[in-house]
Amino acid sequence: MVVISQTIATLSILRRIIMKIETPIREQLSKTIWACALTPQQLARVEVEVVSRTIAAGGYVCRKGDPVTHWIGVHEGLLKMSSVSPEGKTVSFAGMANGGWLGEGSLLKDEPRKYDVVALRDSELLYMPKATYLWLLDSSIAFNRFLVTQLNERLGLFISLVEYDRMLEPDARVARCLAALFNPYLNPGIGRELQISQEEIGNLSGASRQRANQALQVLEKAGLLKVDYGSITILDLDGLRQFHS
DNA sequence: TCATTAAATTGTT
DNA sequence: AACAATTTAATGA
Repeated sequence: MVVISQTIATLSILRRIIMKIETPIREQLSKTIWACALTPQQLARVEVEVVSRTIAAGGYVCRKGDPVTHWIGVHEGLLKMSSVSPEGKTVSFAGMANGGWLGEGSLLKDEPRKYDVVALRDSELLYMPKATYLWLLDSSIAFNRFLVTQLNERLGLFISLVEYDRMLEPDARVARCLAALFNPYLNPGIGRELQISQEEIGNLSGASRQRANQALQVLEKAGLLKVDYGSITILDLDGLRQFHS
């Protein structure tokens, strides 16, 4: 009896492993909002054409000026979108995390990449070919609706950047970066809590680790988030968006 | 399960 | 950038 139940248990584990190997794309896609809105036929084509790829920490996902051939999704990991100003300073706009997709603007306009994307940690990404993307655009209303919302969310992000011109204020800049990172539309897979070191936060928001540490303490005192060892928990997303000193 | 050690992260200057 | 303090993860008894 015992032997039989153990065998069954082993088999079920094996089956789970095999399933995971056979249908990783499907599982990964299930994390995204738009994939759930597609018809089975559409999803089937997407599953076939999307490929996954891992990028090691510190590696470039793409560089400014690269030709745009794919729409890129984050299955697991953390990315930073940044650009280099004419004076040679690196300016980061936003972080991308689980469930987020990037590059839709450049795909639509048929232009080279407008920014660098760097992996802050080992990340598993999904690449959707441009042809698939354009096909979805032509054939799925739901997909278009998702894109409109995503573009609108991003626009709001940039508007607020311009509106308050906070690029110079480290505390507010960290707050803004985190608010963008925890935007549930842009990064649906992210929860209220994220395992991220203060070094990564500094890297993400263009501040030194020391400065990020100070900023986090300020934000915690303001009741906007909670700082723990190796992770942070967002308490007030709106407050973070509107934070200023 | 517990103690020891190494590694990672944080707080401070 | 450097340092000490703290937390976690890994290892082996």
